[in-house]
Amino acid sequence: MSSKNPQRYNVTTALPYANGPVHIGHLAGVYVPADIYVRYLRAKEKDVVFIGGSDEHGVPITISAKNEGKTPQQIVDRYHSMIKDSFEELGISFDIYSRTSSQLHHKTASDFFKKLYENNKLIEKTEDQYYDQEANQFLADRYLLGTCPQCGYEKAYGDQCESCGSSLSADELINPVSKLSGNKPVKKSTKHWYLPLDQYEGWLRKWILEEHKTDWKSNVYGQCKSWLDNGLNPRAVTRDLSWGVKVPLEEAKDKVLYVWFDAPIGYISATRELTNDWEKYWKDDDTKLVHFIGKDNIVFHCIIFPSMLKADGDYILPDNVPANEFLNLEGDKISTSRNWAVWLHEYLQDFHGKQDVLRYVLTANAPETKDNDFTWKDFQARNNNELVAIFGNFVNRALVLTKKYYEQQVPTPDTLTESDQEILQQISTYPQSTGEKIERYRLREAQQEMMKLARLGNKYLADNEPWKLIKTDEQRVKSIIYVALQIAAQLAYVCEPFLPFTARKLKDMMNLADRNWDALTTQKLIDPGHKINKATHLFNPIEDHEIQAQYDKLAISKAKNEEAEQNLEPLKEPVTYEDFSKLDLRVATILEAEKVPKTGKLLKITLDTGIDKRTVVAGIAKDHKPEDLIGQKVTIVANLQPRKLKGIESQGMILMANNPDGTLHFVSPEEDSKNGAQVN
RNA sequence: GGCGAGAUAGCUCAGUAGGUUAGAGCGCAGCACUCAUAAUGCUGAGGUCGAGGGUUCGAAUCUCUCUCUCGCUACCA
Repeated sequence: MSSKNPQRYNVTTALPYANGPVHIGHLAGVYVPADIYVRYLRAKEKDVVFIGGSDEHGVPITISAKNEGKTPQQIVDRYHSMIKDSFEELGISFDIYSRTSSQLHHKTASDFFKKLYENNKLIEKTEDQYYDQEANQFLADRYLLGTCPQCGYEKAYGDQCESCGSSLSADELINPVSKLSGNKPVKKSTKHWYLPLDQYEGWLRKWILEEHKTDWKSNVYGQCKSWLDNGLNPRAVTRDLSWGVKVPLEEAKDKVLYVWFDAPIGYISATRELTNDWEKYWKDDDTKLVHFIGKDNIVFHCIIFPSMLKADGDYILPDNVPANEFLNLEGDKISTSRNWAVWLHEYLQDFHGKQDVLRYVLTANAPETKDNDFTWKDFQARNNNELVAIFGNFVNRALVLTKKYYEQQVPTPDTLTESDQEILQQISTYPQSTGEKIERYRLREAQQEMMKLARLGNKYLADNEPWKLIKTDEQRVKSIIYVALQIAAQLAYVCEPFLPFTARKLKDMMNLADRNWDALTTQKLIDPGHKINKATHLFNPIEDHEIQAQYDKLAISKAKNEEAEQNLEPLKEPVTYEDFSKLDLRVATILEAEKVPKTGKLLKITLDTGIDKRTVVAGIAKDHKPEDLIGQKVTIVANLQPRKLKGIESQGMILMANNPDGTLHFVSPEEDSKNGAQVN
C-alpha cells in the first residue's frame, strides 16, 4: 500500500544500544542513508519527522554496570550523550534524538502495554519457575541443571536432556541447581504476558508476502518469508528484571517489559516528545512510515512491531523497511568487543571537518545489496580521486575563472550555442533523476548521479576551453562561464542530501539562497550580475601518513586482541586434588574419523586408547577435516559417562583448546607418548 | 543440517516481460590540455557473467545440482 504522494513522512532509525559508541557499520547501514532520505524530503518541503534515540534497557547494560561498579543509568547516560553528540556533529539531522529511559517513554510504553492488556490482546501464563535466592532472580530453563528423569544424566538442562535427547520441562528435573550460584533454587510462581504472534500469521502473510512482494528489498522479503514459513510462536513481552519499563499492573510490580517490546515503542515516545501533533505521524493513513535498520533487525520491524501496532489497532504500518546488510572493516567483521571498528567519535577527532568525506565514502560503498568492505585505502582514494579531483576541482575551476575574468560576478551570456542550451537542459534534469533514485532507496546510485553533474562540468570546461578563447573571443567566454556557474549552482543544491556541509559552504561561496528541490528544474539558478564570494577549496587531499595512522591504530587493536586471548576466561573455583583425580585422562590416537550426517560440526571418531578401541563424537568438524585426523595423537577424558549424540554413543571426550576466536586445537601429547598413558 | 541473501572486469558495484559486439566508477596504459589542489578531457587494454547439467532457435537473466561467503536456526562447545 505504497501511497505515491503521501501528505507526510515519518522516518525512524534503529535505536542504537547505549552500551557502546556508534561505529561506521551503524552509519553506513542506517543513519547516513536515512539522513540522505530525510534531507531530500525536506528539500522538497515535505512534512517529515526524523526520529532517533538510544535503546537503554536490556540485560547487557545491567551486566556492564555490574562489571564497572556503576548503575545502569550511569552507563546509559555516558553512551547516550556520546552517541547523540557524535551524530549531531556528523550532520545526522534528527528532529529528535531521544532515549528509552525517559519518563515519557516509560509512560508511552506502559500505556501501550496496558491497552493491549485491557483489550485482551495478550495471553497470560502463570508458571512456577525456579528462583535463585542468592542471585535474586528467576532462572530461565537454560540456567538450570539437574538430573534427567529419563536416563539419570546429572547435568540435564531445564529444557532438554543432552544425554538422552528427551525434551524436559524445568519441573521434571531431579535435584535442580542454579547455574548462576550453584545453589538449590526455590519454586516461585510467576506470571507473564505473551503476544500471540501465531494469531497474526495469516494477516502478516497477506500484508508482506502479497502486498509488499515487489516494493520491499529481496533480503527483507526473504527473511520475512523464512520466519513466516517456520511458523510464529507467542512471545513473552514481560520479564522478571528490575532494569526497564515497569509493567503497569498491580500484580506485576517487580516485572519489566521485555526490551524488544519497549524499544520500538521508543519511536512513538520520541515523536510524542517532539510534537503534540504526534498522532498524525502515527495514526493517519496519509503518513508514510519508513524504518531504516540493519539486517539484524528485520524480524522486529517487519513482523513483531507491526503485529504490536496491529494489535493496538490505531496505528499505521510501515510502508517500507529498507534494511541494509553489514559493513566489514578491512576484510574482518566489525566487532565492538574486539575493538575492530572505526568509532564515529574518534573519526570526528582524527579527521576534523571531514564529515562529508565519511558520509560520501559510506554512501558510495553502502551495503545495500550485500555485505561490503570499508578500507582506509579506498577511503583515501575516494576522497582524493573523486571529491577533490572531480567535485572540488570543478567548482574551483569555475569560480577561479569567474574571479579572473569577471571580478567575481556572474557574466551576462552572449548568444547561447545549441550545445550550451543542451547542457542547461541536461542539468535541469538532475534533481529529478537523483530524487527518483533516493525515493527507491538506491542511495549509492543517487550519489553517483550527483557526481555525474560534476563530471559534466569538467567536461564542459575541457570541451570549450575558455582559457584559450579569452584571447580571441571574449563574448563567447561570457557564455561559457555563465553555463559553468549554472552547473556549479545545481551541484550546490543537488549535493545537499549527501554532503550537507559542502553544500552549505558552496552555497555561501556562491551566495545562493536555499531553494525548493522541485524548483531546481529551472535553467537559470544564478543570475547574471550576481556577485559571488572568494573561492576556497571544498576538499583537501588526504595524505598517506593520515591513512597510515589509522592502520597503526587497527594494528594496535589487533595486537591487544591477541594479548587479551591469554586471560579471557576468569579462573574457575579451586578444586581439591580428589576432585581432579576423579578424572581419568589418557593418551590416544585417532584411527578413523568421519562426518556425522545431518550435522554441522560433529565427527564420529574411532580411537585407540591402548586399553580398547572406542568411539567418541566430537564437535570439531568446523576446524578439522576427517581425513587429516588419522594418526593424530590426542588427550581424552576416558572415564566420562557415555552419552548418545545423534544416535551414536560417545565414549569419552577429546580435549580441545578453545581459542577466543572460536577455533579448536588439539591438546596433543608428544609423539613418543604411548596410547593409554595416564595424564596427570 | 534447515532457511534466507549473495557470488558479474584488478577493486567497488549496475544489469529480469531471456535476444545483436555484457555496463559504470576507481585503478592501469597511451594521447590531448594547462583555467584548476599534477587536478581535467579523450582513447584503450581487461570479463569462460562461481562450477556443472537442463529448458530454449537463443541464458548473466528461467530450472536443477554443487562449491564458497554472510546472516538466522538446529546440533555442538
